[in-house]
Amino acid sequence: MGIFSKTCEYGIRAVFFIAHRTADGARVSIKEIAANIDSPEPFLAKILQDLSRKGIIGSVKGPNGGFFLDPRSRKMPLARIVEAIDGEGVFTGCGLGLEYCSETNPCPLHHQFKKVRNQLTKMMENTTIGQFNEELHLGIKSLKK
Amino acid sequence: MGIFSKTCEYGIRAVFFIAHRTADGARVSIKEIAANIDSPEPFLAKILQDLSRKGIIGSVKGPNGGFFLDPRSRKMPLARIVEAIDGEGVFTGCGLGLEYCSETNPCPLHHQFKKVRNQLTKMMENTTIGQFNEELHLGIKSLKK
DNA sequence: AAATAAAAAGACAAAAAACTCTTTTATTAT
DNA sequence: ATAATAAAAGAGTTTTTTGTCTTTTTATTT
Repeated sequence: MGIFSKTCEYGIRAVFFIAHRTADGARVSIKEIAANIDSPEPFLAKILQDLSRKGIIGSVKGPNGGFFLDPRSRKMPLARIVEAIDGEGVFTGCGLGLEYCSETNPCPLHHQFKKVRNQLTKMMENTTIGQFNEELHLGIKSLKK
Repeated sequence: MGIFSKTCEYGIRAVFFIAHRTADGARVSIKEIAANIDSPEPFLAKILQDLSRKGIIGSVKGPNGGFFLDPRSRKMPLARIVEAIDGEGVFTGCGLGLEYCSETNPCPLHHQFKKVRNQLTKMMENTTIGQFNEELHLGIKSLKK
């Protein structure tokens, strides 16, 4: 497994795809999202339900319904998705899984690990959800396996 | 969950403790290791068996037996433990879990993510197993929760 | 050689993550 | 109003991770 959970990987890819696909104000169905990011459809549905409940993505039921992103969400950093799905542990937790570990009471690896963690945080805070629309639109990058 | 699996966290903590505790050539039993790193003893046994099979730590059965680290292993980078337990995916895998993603065919997040991954790799390659002996010996740092 | 101490191995058990299926609810178009 | 469409919700199942227990093997000490 990578740094993020599988659920989170699907979530990020889905949100990237929704951002790309609904830039013109359209909505996109789970079916289409799932097909375009290579994810199991019913499982993805759960993830998107959750992100919708948490206000990160929008959803409308019925014909012509589907998922979408409002302009505010497009400017949202990637970190918000990760926090919503995996929790903030990736950005704050100890590398050795120690509860006591903190700046004032660090574990042996704390200072080394902190640097990496902080860089990850900075990267995820500075990358926005809508940032890759053009590359995706031009077909340069893909979200499929 | 953090960047590494629980298994891996236990593994790193255990190896740090073995390094610290057997610096004088002694051996240390699972019981003692488990007590000092707050880990379930039988589960830790499995992890150490694996690390022993892979030649990262040494083990001797019978009275006065136990686990130990030879001088070569003390100079080994932390990355070897992580690779042995979690695989090298943490150091090489795509942030979005995409198989195709590589330097020549990057995913949208590839270049941003690569920097973080490379810093993690560098950190884990430059940190050695035996590096924290003194701090641990002085009781400044702990491996318990 | 016998007793003992400690790891190795194997077979289980529980919990969490990943994934599926079915039913319900809301919206829109006709 | 009704039919069609698409998400929401709920109730599973499977797989992986995490953790336990028992027996076997090996080395050491006496």
